[in-house]
Amino acid sequence: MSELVFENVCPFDLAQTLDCGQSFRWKENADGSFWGVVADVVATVSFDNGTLKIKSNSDLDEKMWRDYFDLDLDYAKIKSDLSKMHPVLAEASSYAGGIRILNQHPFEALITFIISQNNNISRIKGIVERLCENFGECIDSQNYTFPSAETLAKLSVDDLTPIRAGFRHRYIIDAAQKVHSGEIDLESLREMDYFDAQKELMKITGVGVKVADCVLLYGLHRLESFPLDVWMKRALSVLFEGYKGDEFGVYGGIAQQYIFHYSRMHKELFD
DNA sequence: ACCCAGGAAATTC
DNA sequence: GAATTTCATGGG
Repeated sequence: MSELVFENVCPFDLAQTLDCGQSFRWKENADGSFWGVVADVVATVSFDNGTLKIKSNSDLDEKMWRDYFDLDLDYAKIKSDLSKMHPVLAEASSYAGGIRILNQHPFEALITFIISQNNNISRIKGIVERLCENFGECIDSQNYTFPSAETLAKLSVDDLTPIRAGFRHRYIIDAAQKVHSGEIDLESLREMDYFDAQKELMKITGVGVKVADCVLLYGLHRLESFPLDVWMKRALSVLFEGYKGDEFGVYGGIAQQYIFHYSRMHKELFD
């Protein structure tokens, strides 16, 4: 049993961060803590009064978890700067300001956001769970790793039938093959010119601008990314008239996540 | 039964 | 080239 404790984490909200549509693998316990799998580690995460605790039966890598929850970035400063840009963004930052952009594994972000297209969040979670149960490595009775590119690259489209992702099966296989063969080097996208990185991801069948933007934001920590899904298009047209999404600068991705969560929690704004 | 979902490919105009 | 249709599945 090992435990990590991070103190004075602010601003931060566990539920906002883990259940705002950037990751699909965390589950909430009755006491407000969450459990899930990162890499090959099953962990339980809790947060109370500025203290973030991570517990596991496996060894916990302090740096890796600090990075996963993006604890070294000054979100207070970013919130303050974003709030000056637009009154509705100030409102969204205040409402959803406990969100942090996770550092998820790039391949996991790629596959989960391919699955996300024309889909709803609760069904995405089910498909991702079946993907891990069927093709990930078993850690314990109810936890599996996210399957590797190598594993998925060897499968045929029909092998994915049990995960019930429909027309996306061939996209998943294509993505896994291009990553496993080295045709696409996900790590190289961290430093690449943004539009070149987008173009690189879009070599994969089933990856367009929106999915590429999500992979860059949630998997490669390109915080300038501003994914435009149906929610964000609605939010911009109703709440940010005249904005296209490229107005929020180097931390636009954080602004996007504040607006996305704020909008999903205030559906009545779009009747 | 109906409409929609953190879209993108395929087809048609 | 731009607009429309199709894709597979199931949540609400």
